[in-house]
Amino acid sequence: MMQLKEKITTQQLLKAQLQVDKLVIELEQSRNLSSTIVHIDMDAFYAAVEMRDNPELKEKPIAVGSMSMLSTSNYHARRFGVRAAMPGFIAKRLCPHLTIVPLNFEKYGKVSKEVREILAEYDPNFMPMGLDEAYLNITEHLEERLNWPEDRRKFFFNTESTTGIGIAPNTMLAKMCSDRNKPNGQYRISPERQAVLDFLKDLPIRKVPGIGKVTEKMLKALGIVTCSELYQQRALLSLLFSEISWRNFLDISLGLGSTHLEKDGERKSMSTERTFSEINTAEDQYSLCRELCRDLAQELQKEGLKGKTVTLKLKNVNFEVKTRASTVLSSVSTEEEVFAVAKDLLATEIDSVAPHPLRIRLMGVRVSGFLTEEEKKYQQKSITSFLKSGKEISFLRHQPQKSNQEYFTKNSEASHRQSFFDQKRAARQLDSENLSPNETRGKQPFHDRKSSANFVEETEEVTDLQNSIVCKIFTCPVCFEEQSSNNLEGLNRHIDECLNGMLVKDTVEIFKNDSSRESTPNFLQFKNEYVGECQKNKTDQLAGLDQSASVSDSSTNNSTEKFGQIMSEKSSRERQPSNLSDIARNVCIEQCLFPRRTSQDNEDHFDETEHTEGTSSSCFFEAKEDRVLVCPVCNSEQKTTNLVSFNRHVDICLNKGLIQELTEKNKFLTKSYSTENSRKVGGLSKGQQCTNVPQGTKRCGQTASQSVSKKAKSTNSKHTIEMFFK
DNA sequence: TACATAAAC
DNA sequence: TGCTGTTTATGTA
Repeated sequence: MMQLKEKITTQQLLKAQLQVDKLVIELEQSRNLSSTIVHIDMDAFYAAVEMRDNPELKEKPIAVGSMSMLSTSNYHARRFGVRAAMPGFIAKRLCPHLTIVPLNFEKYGKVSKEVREILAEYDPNFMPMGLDEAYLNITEHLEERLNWPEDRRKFFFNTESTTGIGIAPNTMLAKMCSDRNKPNGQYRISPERQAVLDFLKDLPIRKVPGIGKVTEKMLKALGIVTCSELYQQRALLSLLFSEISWRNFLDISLGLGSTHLEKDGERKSMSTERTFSEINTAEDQYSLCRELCRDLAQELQKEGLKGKTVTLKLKNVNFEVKTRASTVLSSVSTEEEVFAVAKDLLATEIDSVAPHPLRIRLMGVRVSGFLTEEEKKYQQKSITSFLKSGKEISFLRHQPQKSNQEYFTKNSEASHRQSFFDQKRAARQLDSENLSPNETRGKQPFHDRKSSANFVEETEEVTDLQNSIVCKIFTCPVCFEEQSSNNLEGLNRHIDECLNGMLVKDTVEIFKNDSSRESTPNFLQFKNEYVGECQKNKTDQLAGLDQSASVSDSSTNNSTEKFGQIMSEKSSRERQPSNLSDIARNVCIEQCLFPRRTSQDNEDHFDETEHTEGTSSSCFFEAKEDRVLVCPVCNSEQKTTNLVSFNRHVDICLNKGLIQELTEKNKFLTKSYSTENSRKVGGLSKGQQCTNVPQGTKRCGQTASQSVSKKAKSTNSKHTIEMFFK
């Protein structure tokens, strides 16, 4: 970052200054001082509760936690330097008389609840932040209170209480206020611009929520320690940091923050992790992994959640943290399902250090990518009505003869390292060959089946660590053969293959000159993508076009309506889907009709730098011969050597039609970046230190500067900004 | 654009 | 030198 800073010219800086200052005018105009936000922070909460219950501790230095980690300490202990997030054994060295009280979350929860009941009287929609903090919006309460009789309005508070109360026009300021007169005090910033700026003037940036030690250090290197310095360096920051980061810095230095309390959204992930003394045998690691999966599965099921991504977290004995994630097609929630994914990730990690042991001190499992309500419905429907579930059989798994490591290593090579395509090819090859004796033996616990090759992968699952597993028999909705499988993943794979087979028959008709069903790589690729798209889009479609909804602008409803309109017009104008490939083609068309980002969007954002071609990077397959494909949109014949160019043609065709329709109804697909979330942002990753404004940021930057300039044109842009922090 | 990973908070 | 959860940046396909 320092190197980058050296290269910045005076001219660049001046230009940045102008742009940022235009934005400052806008931000000033939208400053909202009409809300009264309170932040309540209970001082040394756990320690306070422990002292309440055991008054003997009141005069002693105490901390709550364990020898390995302290959660908090009382003010006596703090004089010795004993702090939260400090290992207990170090605290003991600092303060040998320290009393360490073990954590009792149940108790703190109860006390917290008592407090929350009181807070709710002032703001029923208050936002608790953990057990010991809360934000309240008391704007309405204050209005009502004006009508209360004198005796009710007066309140005498107990000076013994230890609570920091911050009162300010927004959440960021309120939080910083509650820190001001700690312990046991309150501080208020009156709702005037000058009061806000006075408060910030000499405030160290480290006091700002979201600015931690890393950001503090980075800014210090630029000579920025206080909020006024943060403001002074705004132009430089806009050149060195990402859009989100510098916008956040600007909000901070102007004292802008959220003026309403947002409700917590849907949960996005759930995880569990454990720290222990070194574990270095694969066997212990796998059983630990299973244990974590069991705990997590229990919690997932409590909340009725199923997720598609499983993440394994490992911390080695050198405290280096690694995460490894895998996303599966069917969502997981049970111990078996989560473990099936997690164990593969673990196997890969054990492999990667072999022949040395993997030496870890922490392991964690996380599930994310939860299904939306719509997806849940669809899933449920497809399972109950689509698949005819047969009898359930339970059987004992045989114990692996070899070490777990060897087994899982083998397993990982078989299924994890191969791409989806490779796995399919391998399965096909196996189909035409005889099974090796080894594999046949592995299949013993299953039924004797004719089409046994489909179960190679499931067979490997059988040699699992634990003993029993439930195996279900399903009837495949495509080939109507009974399929036994211990997880839906395996069954889905079978259905995929079956569908592919069907689709080949169907799709062949698209290829006029293609009479054979040869498995050239590009043909198979096309096939796989086709089916993948088909399945993916089916879900999207049923989810009420959730993805376009996530664009979150007011036109979303329009676009859904429009979608229905276009589709009904299309289907009546063209033809009813009559077979699998028709359905697949239609959903592909739907996808093309609603691209995540249209070329129009790009044009909306002016940019001084050159636009690169919007097409994705090329990935050509070697074609054996030219093919003539019929475009499903314009019906013209397209001569092509590869499917990429054909797809491009279809894309262009579809976009043409779409854009025509869109321009009439006007820009309902135009997406504008919301900057609302940027206020919450604090984290800056390592890569940012030497970034010259990354691509992702550029797009935001364009939008932001554009909106500034548009507005600035209509307002008085000659207005100078020399009004802050003099 | 989606995903995986790492890092910050 | 803990645990849980969210967000951002970035590289890659």
